Amino acid sequence: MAKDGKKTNGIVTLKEVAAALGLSTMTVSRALNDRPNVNPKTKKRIQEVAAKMGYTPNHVAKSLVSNRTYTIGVVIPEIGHAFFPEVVRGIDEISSEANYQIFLTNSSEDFEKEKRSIEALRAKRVDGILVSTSIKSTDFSFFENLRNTGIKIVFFDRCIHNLGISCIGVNDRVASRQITEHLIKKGYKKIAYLSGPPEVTIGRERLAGFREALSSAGIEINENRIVETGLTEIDGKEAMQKLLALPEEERPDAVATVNDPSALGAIEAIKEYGLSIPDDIAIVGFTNEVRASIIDPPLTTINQPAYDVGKKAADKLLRTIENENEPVENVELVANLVVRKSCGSNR
Amino acid sequence: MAKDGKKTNGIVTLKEVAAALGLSTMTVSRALNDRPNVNPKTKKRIQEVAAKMGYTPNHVAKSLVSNRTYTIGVVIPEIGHAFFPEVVRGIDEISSEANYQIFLTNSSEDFEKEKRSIEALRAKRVDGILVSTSIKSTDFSFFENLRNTGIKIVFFDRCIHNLGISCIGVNDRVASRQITEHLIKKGYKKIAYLSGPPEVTIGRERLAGFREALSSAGIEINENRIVETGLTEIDGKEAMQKLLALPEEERPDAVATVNDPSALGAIEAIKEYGLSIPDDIAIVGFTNEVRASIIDPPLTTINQPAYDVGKKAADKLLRTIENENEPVENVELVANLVVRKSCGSNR
DNA sequence: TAGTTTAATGTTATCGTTAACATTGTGATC
DNA sequence: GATCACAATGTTAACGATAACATTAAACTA
Repeated sequence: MAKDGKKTNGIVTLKEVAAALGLSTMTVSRALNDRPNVNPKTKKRIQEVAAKMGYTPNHVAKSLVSNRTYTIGVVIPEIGHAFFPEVVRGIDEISSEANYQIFLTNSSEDFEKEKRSIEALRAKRVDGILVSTSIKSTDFSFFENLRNTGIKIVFFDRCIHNLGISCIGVNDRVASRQITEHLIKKGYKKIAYLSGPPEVTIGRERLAGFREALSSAGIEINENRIVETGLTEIDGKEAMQKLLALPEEERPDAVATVNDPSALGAIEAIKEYGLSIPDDIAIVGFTNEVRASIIDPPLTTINQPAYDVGKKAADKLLRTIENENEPVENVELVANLVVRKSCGSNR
Repeated sequence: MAKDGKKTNGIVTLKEVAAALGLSTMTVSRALNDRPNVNPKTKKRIQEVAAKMGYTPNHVAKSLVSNRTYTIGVVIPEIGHAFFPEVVRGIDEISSEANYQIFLTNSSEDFEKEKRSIEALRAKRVDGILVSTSIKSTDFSFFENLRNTGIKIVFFDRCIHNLGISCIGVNDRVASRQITEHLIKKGYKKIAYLSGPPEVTIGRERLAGFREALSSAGIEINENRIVETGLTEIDGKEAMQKLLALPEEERPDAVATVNDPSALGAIEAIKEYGLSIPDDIAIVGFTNEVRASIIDPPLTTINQPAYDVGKKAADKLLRTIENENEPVENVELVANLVVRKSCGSNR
């Protein structure tokens, strides 16, 4: 218990510091926040006593007054996907520099959980939210309503367009086209595609890039060789097994994929089937996650600048928060081709 | 602007809902929080109007009253290390179920940043903090003082003991001994060790386990073969290069390492040097991160249940928060040996 | 010296919500 | 019908801090 009669739950308040000094809370507040009009000697005395008493400012109370929490919410579809921790590292880099804290929530690709998280973040009055949508986030009106509440939002990697919300992504379509063209240049003709879910931008854009590459090379698109699947290794493996089950003449000589995990799953399927990569089937990914350079054979892929996406997204959100008329923007960072062995040498 | 003269910053308050209904804020508060003594009809009316007006409870104000934020801080040394995202996934799993939000902060192995983050978390009045210390966290008194402030803390993975703070880790020493004994059983005699920094528990414990295994097998420990290094791939690679530079007869025939990243770095060094694994030099890791099963040759390692560590740590912290006399505990989850090819077959 | 400025400090109201106590009204009990 | 019990609602103060205005005292000006 406290030595005097006052309430104490262990946490020292401004009022207690003021009482100990025989000053008003206002003077103490001014001194500890480096405001003008405090006698330097008084200020020093206040700082010393506050430190001695172990005073920590109560940001909850500050937030109530200022209507600002210096907190941003980050909604991620799956922290287990190697891409996202790097994004988070970028976000943390920028936001911690600006003295913001980040609330991290993992939706596990579950739209309901995503919505609940966002509600909770709103209740906690975050100054803004960074969102990468789950593959189940099909109800655009939710985000439209959210935007209408006035809360600051920035999408990253997986965006919903035309909602008046900024998006920080990569040039998915162009990069996907580029890596497919790389396969075409190598001489592959029967190119298959493991497509991601059409519900997310990255699924649609990358598939579109793939189609563009084939079309403009005058290669007829065999729809049987386009398999729609998820974003995980297991999804990729299963999809590849379907392709391997095609009749001999339909079977692809090369496979492009929506991301590295599905490529890794596909590689497993091909190996298990007893075919060799790239000699029997070439394969390319999209992400350049940690395993890409290590797998046998090393995976040709698109390097997605995850860390930069995080930094840019956080930067954009902070600007949007602090600047009344920050424009809505659609930023595409450059994802570039990384050629390794899985796509084979020239035929 | 609002239709009436009242202030409006876009966010609807209890008071505004009450005014719209001609009721007191207290009744509205009771209705929206499912408290007793509200006429069911009134309650329904209130809920409808609140929903129509887009009311969201202000948790900041609630926190000020209740002295609880339903928020926990998570301090991680490096989110880029594949182990930690899995831990975070476990933490999120438990805390989101209990309706807590998590503040994620990444110290980047920088003790100063770690301290600043913790101060910020305290200011934001988190209900508790989960900490995995940075390798530079040598000033124990900081955590001692922190504990004395009464804030609830739980360490995970990298702990500081004897401070009266719970720790959720794995049986580092025993597991390290076990994997070393596995090498001994295979017939290796000149076993080297890439040791982590002695500043962190995992560094000390795993080294101790290594020494125990050699001692109790009657193998003399050659201190030249124990290289103290960091926890990253680059560290592991550099350390391995030192070992490879030893005179022929001192050079190890097997290497145990503090973690998978350093083992992966070491593998790179060995390959670059032109030796083969495991024939010339066997190697084992510790973590079982995503790359361990994929590297060539697949890495024999210790499987650390990262997800479970996260779940257990979050669970322990929530108990500590919600239960006045929750005991201080030192939990060691079981990390088990995963045998793959990098340690060779029996000699 | 009186009047004016300004630095230093204090007082009051407020942020949005809830706890604690106060009031009103309605139906049950005798 | 008076009394009581209790359900339904209201009022006031508080959480910890700050903005805005108020006061005091010292310092300067004419």
